[in-house]
Amino acid sequence: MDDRRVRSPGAAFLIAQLGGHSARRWIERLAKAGLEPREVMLFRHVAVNQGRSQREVADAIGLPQSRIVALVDGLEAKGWIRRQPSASDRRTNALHLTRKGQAALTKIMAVSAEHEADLTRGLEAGELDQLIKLLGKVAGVQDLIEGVHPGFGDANADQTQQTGDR
Amino acid sequence: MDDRRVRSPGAAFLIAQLGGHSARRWIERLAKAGLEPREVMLFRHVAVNQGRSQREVADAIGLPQSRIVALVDGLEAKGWIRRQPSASDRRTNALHLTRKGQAALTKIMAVSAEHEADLTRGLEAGELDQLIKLLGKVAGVQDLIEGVHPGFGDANADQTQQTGDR
DNA sequence: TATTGTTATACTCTATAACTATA
DNA sequence: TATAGTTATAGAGTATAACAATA
Repeated sequence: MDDRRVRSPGAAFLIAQLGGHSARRWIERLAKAGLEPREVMLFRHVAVNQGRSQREVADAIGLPQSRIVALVDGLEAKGWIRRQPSASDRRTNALHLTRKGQAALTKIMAVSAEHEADLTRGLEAGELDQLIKLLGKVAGVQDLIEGVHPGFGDANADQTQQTGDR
Repeated sequence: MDDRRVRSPGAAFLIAQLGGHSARRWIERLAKAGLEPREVMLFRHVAVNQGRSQREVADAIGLPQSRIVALVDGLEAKGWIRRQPSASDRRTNALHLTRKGQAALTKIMAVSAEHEADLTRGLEAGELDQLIKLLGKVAGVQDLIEGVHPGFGDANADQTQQTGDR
């Protein structure tokens, strides 16, 4: 069996491998800081889009409404966001960041910055710029930059490695 | 709230985003060809490391032995691999590729090649080389090239997006 | 006594479908 | 009648622990 063809990495594999690694490390860092990835995902969305209803948030991040409930419960229990009952439509809750939430956001950004620095520590400044430029180019062609959210509702789309190992 | 810091992409996010995208697209392509990612993962490992026991394979790809069983059952039912009972130790099965498996492997490689071409279609040849070089450099620092297998036993380590959306 | 392959159990996560209150 | 939020249910996927055969 001619190993070479089976093992050859290629950009697609490298990206998938590194992407999985990046996501995993980021989650580890969050965990150390007592943060859960899904909460963080929703929390950041609320932070950037304050005042949206749970329904709107659910649609935006591609999660069923039913899952939002527990997530919001948790974030509210932590005191990071609050459900603001709407006066005009008493069925809806507008989600807002609290003061405590601002602090949490700062912490999350710090964690992300650490993560970024760690992941790119092997590159010089110029190389990093190059890399970001090239990745951006790929992302652009893949219609990824604009819509941004990968979807990822499918937890089983795990970062399956595509190479011959070892 | 100063959006900019919250939204800023950064290499780590870009990589995670593209990595998720790459993995997802690859899985889609496999599905079209009637292939299941987990099967393919195990199958490719067997192809490159023929004759290993189920236990060895399980350890290598970081899955519990119990999960290997059903996977091997499926691949054997397809006629791609076979359980070769060991003469020296009658507890173990050595896993081998069949002739039919060779053909399947060819098909899988074709799918992967298509995927590679599609993902990198936005780049010129020189840029692609550059990208691979830079990614390789990052991967090297992250101790990823050598051990290769990302682990990924945790299906919940989904490629959680790390950005402010939209 | 330890180990390989296997099966069974118990648990987590998830989407889907009811349900209520408002509109 | 339709929609927002919520709760309940039922299914898939998983690891862990038991099990039988062999070492």
